[in-house]
Amino acid sequence: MTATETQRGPVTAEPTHTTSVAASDLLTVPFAGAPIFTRSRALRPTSKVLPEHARSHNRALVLQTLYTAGGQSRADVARETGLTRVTVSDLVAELIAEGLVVELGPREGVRPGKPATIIDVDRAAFQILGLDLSGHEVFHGVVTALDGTILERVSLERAGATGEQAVELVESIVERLLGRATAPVLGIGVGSPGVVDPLGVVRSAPNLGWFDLPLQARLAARTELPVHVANDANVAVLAEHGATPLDDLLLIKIGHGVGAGLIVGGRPVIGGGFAAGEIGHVVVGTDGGPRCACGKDGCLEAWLAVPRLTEQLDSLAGEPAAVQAARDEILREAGRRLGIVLAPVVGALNLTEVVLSGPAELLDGPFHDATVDTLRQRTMAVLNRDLRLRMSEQAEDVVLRGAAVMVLSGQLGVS
Amino acid sequence: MTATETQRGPVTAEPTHTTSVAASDLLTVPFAGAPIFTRSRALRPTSKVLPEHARSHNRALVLQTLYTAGGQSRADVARETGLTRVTVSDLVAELIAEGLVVELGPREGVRPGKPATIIDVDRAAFQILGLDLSGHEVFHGVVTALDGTILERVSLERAGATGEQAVELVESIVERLLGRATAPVLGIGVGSPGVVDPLGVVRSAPNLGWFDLPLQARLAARTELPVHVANDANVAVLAEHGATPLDDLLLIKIGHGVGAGLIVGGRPVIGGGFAAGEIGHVVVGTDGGPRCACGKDGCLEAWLAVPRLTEQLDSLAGEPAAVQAARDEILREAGRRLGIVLAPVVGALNLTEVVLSGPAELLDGPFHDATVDTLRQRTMAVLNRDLRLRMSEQAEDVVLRGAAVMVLSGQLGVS
DNA sequence: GTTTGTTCGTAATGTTTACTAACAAACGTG
DNA sequence: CACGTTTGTTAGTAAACATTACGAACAAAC
Repeated sequence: MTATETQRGPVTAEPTHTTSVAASDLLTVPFAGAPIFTRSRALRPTSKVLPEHARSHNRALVLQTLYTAGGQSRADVARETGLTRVTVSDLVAELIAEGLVVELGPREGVRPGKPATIIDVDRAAFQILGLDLSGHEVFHGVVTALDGTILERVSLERAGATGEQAVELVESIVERLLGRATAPVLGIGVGSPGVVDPLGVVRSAPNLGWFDLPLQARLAARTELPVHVANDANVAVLAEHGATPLDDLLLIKIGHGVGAGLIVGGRPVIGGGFAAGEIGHVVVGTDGGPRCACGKDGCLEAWLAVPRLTEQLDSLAGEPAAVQAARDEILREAGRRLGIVLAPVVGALNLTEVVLSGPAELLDGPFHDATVDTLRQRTMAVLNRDLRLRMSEQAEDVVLRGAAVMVLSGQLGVS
Repeated sequence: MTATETQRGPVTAEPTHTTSVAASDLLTVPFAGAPIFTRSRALRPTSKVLPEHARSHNRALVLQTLYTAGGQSRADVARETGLTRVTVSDLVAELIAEGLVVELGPREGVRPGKPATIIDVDRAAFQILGLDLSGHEVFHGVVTALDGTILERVSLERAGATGEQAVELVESIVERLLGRATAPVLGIGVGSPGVVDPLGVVRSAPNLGWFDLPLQARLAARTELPVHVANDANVAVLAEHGATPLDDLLLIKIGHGVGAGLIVGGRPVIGGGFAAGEIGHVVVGTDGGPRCACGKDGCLEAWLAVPRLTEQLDSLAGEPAAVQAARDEILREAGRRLGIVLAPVVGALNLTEVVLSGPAELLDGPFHDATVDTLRQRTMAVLNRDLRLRMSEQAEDVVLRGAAVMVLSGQLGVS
């Protein structure tokens, strides 16, 4: 872990905040003259907070404000964040010194008062590497700008590589991407299949023959850059969260396998065994189903993984209209199955937004509609009136973009 | 909202922290000489943090430390929290001034050095009111000490009261509890059926005829005390979380209806429509099932609400051994149904601990075993090796104790 | 009995942080 | 041109925690 050697000061968890709704749920009582401390419904503080942590938080807040609505003045930022102009100026000076923020000159247009100096995140100051290892045939990598714009692409055929060979493939992609980067690299984000723990150790990715592989540490040692590794679906949901910053979001990623990424209360869900989202081998319904590679009957993956769907569709023949009808029914049935599995999750978490990621030609028609219908039929109507199920807007690049978001969030506290 | 008028200073959300595992997932990079801010995987800072917020947090940390492992010296607390002895002394002085902490004299036993002064949370300094409105026949209320010990009980027959009448019943319980309290009351916690928003407005509780009822505000206005209202199952899970402080916890509350309370990543799940845990009307399986009051077939509640189970069991007659066998099969079938619904939730969240709350005579035998078996059969074996399903240890008092925890957590940041 | 080393709690001081107050600069308006 | 407005900065203040230092109290060893 070379990268960790370079850390400054004690490494402590950073504070986060609850939503504004929860925040308003606060009462203070001057009981018996004793002002009693009040806080939101967050449980058990677990570590101390120093002034410098507070500053870090406020710094990230300023950066976030500029990131989401760039091209503002310091005074604008002050109004939006609630910090004073003085404090904002101070934080911005620090950000400018680090090259993350730039002054863009005076504001256009005519207004009374001293003209404002527009500042913005320098989206060209740093670049990010994003890797997607979830492809069965190909590993993808990109160089992005700070705003997630994809600048360069590198894809390498996996050619069945597993174990150490697959790691070397990853390292090779990283090397090539680094070669193509035209600005300092902020960090490397990797979306890997399988179970990945918070330290970036791939606990288990059978397809790649990886078990307890310290991928994060290896890449960090080799590049001396910050590296973040997480499960591909968990990474993908970050990309969608970046687009629609809701508090709760479920992304279903359908490809060679089926996985999910989940954000609850504005925070990614990891899972007790770091395997949150691994729903591919949950059994669907009570009427059997296709035999799965894992040995069980009726696993979600056995129902609707892409190979299974295409196989079914390819076997169709005959009258075009009849083929079309059969095709629709196959997809509808798969969509229903997804709805059956999701219903308890949507109900238990009271989710409002579910995103589908995968081949649009398979998912964006009868499949999608059947999933929605099934979800509505199987959950409480009143509660899920405003449930939305939509296709991912990022198409093939969800994981890549999510990997960039992961780095952005991890390094700068911004997304 | 009389209570809110008395609040001191700006009310802002308090910082919380991620787990120690996630905290270690931090890297800092002195890239190009620029120390880049680093934080955990929490997204989007939403509000500023002032020094006083940091102090509040640390104050709660000290209190929490004393609460969970009381009878320590200031130096002990300093070591455990990472704060210095000086800071701890300062915070403790504040807590002592407010009556929350007391000195208990010098430590027993022989050790070198100056003998420590033992301090502890004064568990008798304040009391808490807890209310459970989830009973179909009876509303329960208790007075508890700060540690959750139940000191007094008040129960009133509901006698079918709904709407305003039911509210008056609640107010009556509160009045009586206040009369029996023998110490200043820290606050009032209420577990209500139905959908409750974070401001304590009961959005919808059909059984009680409550719709958009601002219960929290009404009780706060009447008592001038801090009041916290939440869904009964969501409250109940707090009680269990108090007992086993895991990061993820699911509680299934089976009574007249079926509901769930969920803690993910150490924080209670609210849900986009404030209806998290409302799984009673999720359809189970794909083979129909009993007709539910809501009109659907095979709702979870139709399968395993207590009235439905007892009705089935009561109808049994004949040979004792045969009755016993039939009884076991009925319970097993119900348990299986619960397992079917929970499997996707357990899988998606990678839960390690699920708690059953309800009549032990129904749930603690074949029902429990069938649920576990079904869960294991329907989820990925490897991932859920260490899944535990256990009965609640709090029996009838889960909601009441949880209500107390809610107040404790909301007012003092402790649980 | 004395010395030594340890531990506890407190004082005093310094650093960091963000706030308030005040102000100069730059601009439109009457 | 005087005046009000807005911006960004400077100066000073208050809060919070760390560091350093110290007296008090005790155990253990001599």
